[in-house]
Amino acid sequence: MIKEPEMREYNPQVLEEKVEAFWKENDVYNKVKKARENGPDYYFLDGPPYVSGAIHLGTAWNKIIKDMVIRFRTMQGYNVRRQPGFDMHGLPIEVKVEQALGLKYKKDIEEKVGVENFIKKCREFALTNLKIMTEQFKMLGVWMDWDNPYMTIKNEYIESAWFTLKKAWEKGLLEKDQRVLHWCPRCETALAEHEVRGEYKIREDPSIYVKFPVEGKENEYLLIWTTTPWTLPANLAVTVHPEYEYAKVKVFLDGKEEYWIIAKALVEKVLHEAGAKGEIVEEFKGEELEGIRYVHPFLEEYPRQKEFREKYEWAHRVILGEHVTLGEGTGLVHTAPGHGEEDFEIGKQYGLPIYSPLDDEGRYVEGKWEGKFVKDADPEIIEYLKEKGLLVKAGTIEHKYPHCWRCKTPLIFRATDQWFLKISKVKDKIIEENDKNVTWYPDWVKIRYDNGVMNSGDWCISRQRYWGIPLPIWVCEECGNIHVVGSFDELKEMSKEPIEKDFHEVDLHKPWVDTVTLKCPKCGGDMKRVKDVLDVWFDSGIASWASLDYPRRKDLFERLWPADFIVEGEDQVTKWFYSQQAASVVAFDTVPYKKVAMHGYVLDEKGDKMSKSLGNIIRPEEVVQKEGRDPFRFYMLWATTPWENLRFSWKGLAQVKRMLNILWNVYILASTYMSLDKFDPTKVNPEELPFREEDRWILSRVNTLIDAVEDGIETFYLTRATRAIEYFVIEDLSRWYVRLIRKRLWIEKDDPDKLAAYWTLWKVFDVLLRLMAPFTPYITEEIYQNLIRPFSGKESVHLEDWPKKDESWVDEELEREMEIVRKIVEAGSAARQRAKIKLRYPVRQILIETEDETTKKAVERLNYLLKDQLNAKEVKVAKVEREIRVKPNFAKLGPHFKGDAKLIAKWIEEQDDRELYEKLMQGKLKVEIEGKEFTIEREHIVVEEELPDFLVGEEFDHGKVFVDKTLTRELMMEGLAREFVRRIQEMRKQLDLDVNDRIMVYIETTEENKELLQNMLDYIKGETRAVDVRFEEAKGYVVEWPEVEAKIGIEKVES
RNA sequence: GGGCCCGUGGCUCAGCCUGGUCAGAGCGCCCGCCUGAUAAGCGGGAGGUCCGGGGUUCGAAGCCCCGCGGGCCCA
Repeated sequence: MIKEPEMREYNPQVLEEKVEAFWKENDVYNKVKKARENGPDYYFLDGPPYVSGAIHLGTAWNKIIKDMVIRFRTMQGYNVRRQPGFDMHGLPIEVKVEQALGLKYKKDIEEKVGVENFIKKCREFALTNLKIMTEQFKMLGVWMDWDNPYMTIKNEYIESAWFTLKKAWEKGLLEKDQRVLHWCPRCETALAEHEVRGEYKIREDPSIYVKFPVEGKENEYLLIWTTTPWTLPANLAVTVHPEYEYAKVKVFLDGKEEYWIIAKALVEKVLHEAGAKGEIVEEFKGEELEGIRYVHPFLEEYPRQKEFREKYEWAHRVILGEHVTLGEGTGLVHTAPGHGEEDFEIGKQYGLPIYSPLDDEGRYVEGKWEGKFVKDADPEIIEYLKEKGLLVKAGTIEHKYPHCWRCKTPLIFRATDQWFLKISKVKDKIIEENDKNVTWYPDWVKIRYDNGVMNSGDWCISRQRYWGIPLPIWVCEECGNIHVVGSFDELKEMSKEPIEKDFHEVDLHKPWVDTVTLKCPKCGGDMKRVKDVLDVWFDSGIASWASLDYPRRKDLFERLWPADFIVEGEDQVTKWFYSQQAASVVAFDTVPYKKVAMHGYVLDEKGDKMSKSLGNIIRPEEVVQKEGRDPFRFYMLWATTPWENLRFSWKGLAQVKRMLNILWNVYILASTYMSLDKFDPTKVNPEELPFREEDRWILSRVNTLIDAVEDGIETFYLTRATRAIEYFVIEDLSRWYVRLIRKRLWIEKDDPDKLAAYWTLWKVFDVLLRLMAPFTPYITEEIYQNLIRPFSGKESVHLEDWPKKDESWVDEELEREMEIVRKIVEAGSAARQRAKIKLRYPVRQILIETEDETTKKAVERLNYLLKDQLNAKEVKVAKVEREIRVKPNFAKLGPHFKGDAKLIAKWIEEQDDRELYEKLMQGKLKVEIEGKEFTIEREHIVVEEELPDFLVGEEFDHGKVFVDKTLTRELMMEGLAREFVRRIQEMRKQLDLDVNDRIMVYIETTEENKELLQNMLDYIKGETRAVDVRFEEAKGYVVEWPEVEAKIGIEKVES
C-alpha cells in the first residue's frame, strides 16, 4: 500500500542517508549485480585515478559519468563489469614518502632507510590513499566493486606488465637505446615526454653570446648564443641552416676590430644587444659554411675534447641542420649532442660522439668544473669565458623551462641509456586499428587523437627509481645476453637458486626481484636484472588486460576483452587513451577498447581553474554536504555538454535541486491522495479507465521521453538526456499535468475519473523513476519504495529494467495539440493580464484566430481544457474583423525572386494595405514593376492588425488569442465568489483544519457584495465544506480582508 | 609555431550539421498572479553589436576565409 510520506519536504541529505542505510541493510548493490549475472557482458573499464589522496570536482565528475553509464547499462540488462582501478606506483608517491622520511638525496633511500623499508612505506602510502579515495567515491553514490579494485601494485598486475614486455621483446619492439632525455637531478631519473608536458615554468636563466674562434683566421669568430652555459664543455659542433643567408660582419668593439659570422637577418639585433657597431663585409649561404673548423673554447680544460677533435672528423666544425631558426640567438646554434634532442639527432648524422660528462645528480665528472653541479657552474663558466676574451655579452632571460613535475627542480637534458618501446614501428597499426574498431565521443576527438599518435615518438619506459613495476630484463654478466622474463613461473624456472616461495608469498617489487639471479641460457653465466622500474604510464596502459589478471587468468580476458567503454578527461587523449592503444598494439596487434568518450575540466564559476593559489577550490564533500548527492550528480550531467569545460556554479546546482524539489512535491501530492484512497494500481484495469486527453497526453510524453533520454546517453549528449528530464518534470508533469488534474483529485470515493488520473500519475512515476535512477539514484529509490515497490515485486528501483517505449501510448498528434493549447493558455493569460482581469474572474469568451489545422483541431478536441485553464465561458476559433497593415515577407520573397526581392518588397510597401491584402486573399497577383513582370502571392506578405476595443489580443505560435473583456453581472458574481472561497480556504489552512472538517462561515461585507454573493452560496459552501454561510457578525476565527471589503469568520462544526 | 574544441542578453547554456518567422530557455532583476504540492508554485516585462572583420548568398548566429580571446594537446 502507498503510505502517507514521512518527509513532507525534500531534504536530500536526510533522504540520502536513509537510502544508503536501506541499501546497506538489504545488500541491494549485490542483489543488483546478481540479478544481471546472466545478462550479456559489458566490460566497462575504469581509468585508474592516481592515489594522490584526495579527489576533486573533476575526479567526481568523471566517476559520476561512469556511474550513470554503469547503472544505465545494468538496467538495460547487461552484466556490467564495474571494477574500479587505482594507479598506485610512481614518482609522486616516492617524493611524498621521501619528504615524510626527511630524505634529501636519492641515495639516501638505499643508504639511510633501505630499499625494502622505502618500498614498504610507498605501499602503505598508496593503500592509505586508496582507502580515502574509495570513501570519497562511495560518498557520491558510485556503485562499483569497491571491495575488489584493480591495483597496479599487485603481483598479478606486475606479471601482466612482464607478459606485455616479453611480447614486445619477442616482436623486436623493446630496445635499449641511448637518447637525450629530460633528467631530474634531484630524483635522479629520466622523465618521459608526457611527464614534462605542462611543466614548463617561467624561469630566469643566463643569456650569453660567445665567440668561437675560427681556426686559422685572425680575429674571425663564429658567434653563438646559449641560455645553458653549462653545456658548453660538451659542445661538439655549431649548426647553421643550409638555406639561410649568413654574413661576415666587421665589428668595432671596445676600440678593437674583428669579424663575426652571424645570420644576416639577425645582424642588426645582435650588434645592438652586444652594444657594438659593424658592417657586413661578406655574405654567403649557410651551406657554404659547412666544415669550417673552430677552436673549442674549453679545449684545454676538457681533455676529452682534444681527443674528440682528433678522432672525429666533424668535431668542432660547422654542420648543417634544418632545425635552426632565426627567432632567437645568432642563427648559429651551439650543438652538444649529449645535452639536446635536436643536437643529438644532428650529431648522429655527422657521426659525432654523445658526450655528457655528468653524473646522475647533475655534477661534472671531469674537467675544470669536476664535482660541481652544472647549474651552479653557469656563473663560473661565464666568468671564465670573459677572462678568455670569448664572451661577447652576458645577460639574463626569462623563458619557459621544464621542471620536474613532482619536486619542481629544473630539469636538464642528458644522454643516457634507456629502454624504449619502438612505437615508431607500430604507429600506423595503431591508427589503422583505431580507425577500424573504435568509436569516439564526440567524433572529432579522433582527429585530435590521430594527430597525437602521428606526433609521438618511441616510448621511453625505464625509470631509475624504486616504486614501480620492475623491468623484467636480465642481462648476462658474462656474455651480455639479454633475457626478458614474462611470468613468475618463468622466473622460477630460470633462477640460479631455487625459489621456494609461491607467487603470493613474494613481492615482485624491488628489492626482492633484484635478489634473483638467472642462469644464462646461452653461456650459463649469471644474469642480473636491469635496475630500472617502469614508467607509471605503462601501468595504466595495460589496465584492460592487467585488471583481468591476464595472462595468469585466461577466462575473463577471453570473455570480456576488449573493453566496451571508457571515459576520461580531455588531457587523457594523448595519455591514457594513447598509452592503452600503444601497449595493446604491441601486445595484441589491436586496440583494447571499443567506445571512448572524453569529458572536459571543471572550472570555477568565472571560468578559472580551481587552484590553491586562487583559493577557489570547491571540494566534492562540500557540495554533497550543502546540496546533496542527487542534485550534485544531476547537475554535473546537466550543466554542460560533457566534452566542454564545466563551470561549476552553485546557482546552477540550486536550479537542479529545485527541479528535484518539484519532483518531490509532485510525489508528495500523488502519494498523499493515493494513500488516503488506498489506491492500488494493480486493482484497476487501465483498459476500462475513462482516460481524459491530458492523461493520454502525459502518458504519450513520458513514453517519448524514454527515447530522448536513451538517445542522449547513447550518443554521449548527456545534457540532452538530463535536460529532457528536467523539462518533463517541470513543464509537463508539474506545471501542466498536475495543474490540469488537480480538481479531479478532489473527487470523492472511487470515481473512475479520479482513478484514471491516479493510474496515469502512477504510471508516469513508474517510467520516470526508472529513467532517472542512473542520474539520481537516491530520490528515485525513496519514491520508488513507497509508490512502486508495493506493486512491482522488486526490492529496489535499481533492480528494475530500463523502460521500453510503449508505442500504444504514443500520440504525436496529441502532443502537438497539447503544446499548442499550452501556448494558447500562455498567450491568453498574458492577454488577461493586460486587460487586468484576474484569473478568478471568468471571461465571456476567448477567440482563437488561426490558419493552422492542428490548432483548430486542438481547440476543438481540448476545448474543455482551454475553458478551464483560461476561466472562460467559451473558447472558439473565429475571425476577428480589424484594420490591417501589410508588410513584405522577406523569408518567402528571397527564395522566390532572388535578386529582385528587394524591388518587390519596396513595391509591396507602397501599396494600399487592405486592397493588396484582399487581392492576395483572392489569389495570385500579376504585376509589372520597373518593366519586369512578377507574380505575387499571399505568402509573400505578412499582415499586422488593429483590434476592436473590447478585445485584448496576444500572439502565439500559430495565430492570435483574443480575450473578450466584457464583464457581465454573472461573471462578476462568479469571480467574487471565488475571491471569498480563496480567503476562506486560506483561513481553514491557518486553523490547520483537516481536509474533511466542516465549518460555519460568517461574512460581514458591503451591500453590493452581499447581493452579488447571494446566488453563489451553494458554490461557496461546496468549495469550502461549509454547513452554512451567513451574512452576520463574524465570529470564531475572524480575519479582515480589505481587498474585498469584508470581515470573515469561520468556526469548526463538530459532526 | 601546429592540431582539435569553445566564444550567443548580467550569469549558465540551447540553436549551428540540414542558412529564411521579431535569436530561445533557466537563473538574476522588475511587475503581477495563484493558493489544501504551500518557508512552494505560476504568468508577464525589461535586457542581446549572436567575439571582430571580410566573403558566399536575394538572405548568415548558422556556410567559407582572416583575425582576437579562452581551453586541451603537441612542437
